[in-house]
Amino acid sequence: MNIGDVAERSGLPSKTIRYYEDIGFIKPKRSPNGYRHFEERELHKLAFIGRARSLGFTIEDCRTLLALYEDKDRASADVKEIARQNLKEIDAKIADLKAMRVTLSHLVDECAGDHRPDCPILKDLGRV
Amino acid sequence: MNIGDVAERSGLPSKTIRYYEDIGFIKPKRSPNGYRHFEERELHKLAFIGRARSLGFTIEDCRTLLALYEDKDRASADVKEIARQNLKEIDAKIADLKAMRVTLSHLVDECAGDHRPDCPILKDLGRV
DNA sequence: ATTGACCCTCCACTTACTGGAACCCCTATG
DNA sequence: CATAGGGGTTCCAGTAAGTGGAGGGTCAAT
Repeated sequence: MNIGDVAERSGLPSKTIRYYEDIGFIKPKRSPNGYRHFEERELHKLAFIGRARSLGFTIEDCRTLLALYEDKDRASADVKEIARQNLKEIDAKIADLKAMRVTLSHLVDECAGDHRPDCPILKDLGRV
Repeated sequence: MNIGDVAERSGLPSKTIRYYEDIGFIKPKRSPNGYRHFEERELHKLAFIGRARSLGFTIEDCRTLLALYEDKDRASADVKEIARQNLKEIDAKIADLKAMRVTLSHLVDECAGDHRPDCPILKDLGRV
């Protein structure tokens, strides 16, 4: 596969894929003409990184997750602990988002069209 | 209040508060000695921005949300629509995080300690 | 008078890309 | 055979949203 095919199948822009090569995530072979040549294996790695990145994991997190993904000895307590930590972070993010959701939907449902200057929802939003 | 008090009460670093002044979120008065002098009002705005930023809203989103927060005519359909759009984005993020959560917790629960080379969870992780 | 905790500005660096310029390669068509 | 298009390549610059540090002023207390 050339980079364009990988871009399409992974959902990542070609630019990003080149960047991921720069920072050492993948090491595609080169065709005689200098084009990058990708195996399925690289495609899977890229798709995985793409999923993790879109969920707010940093590149460093992705390195860890990839190690988890690739480590043949993934039974180790270390690796399990890393995954558990990531789960905790996900849960915290979900909780935060739900709280924000409540606030915003109150704002939408209860404040709209109301011109009172002392709207309790607005007070809540800016509380310290 | 000086910047340090605001930092403590809002949970934002002083650096970030100065940056938020640079980009026009707040316009604190200056004391004769050149120190920034903050009102409660600024503190509330900063706390609000901090909450929104921590949930993944961009600075531009924050400008919109602040407009919502401050607009005396917030009954307008435009403003409501913006808030609804933000709600949709929050819901999408929650859904994505939940999906990632499922994947990761499978990895933790079912793959650990198992050395089979064809682990179905790992296959799932890298699917395209 | 000096110490320590604050505050100031300005500049550089960071992360994770993204855009653009300038150029090469491959295939198809007039 | 030329040339047009749609790939691909490198490299350099810029973005968002801060963060770190240098170098220096201010204030309250000892």
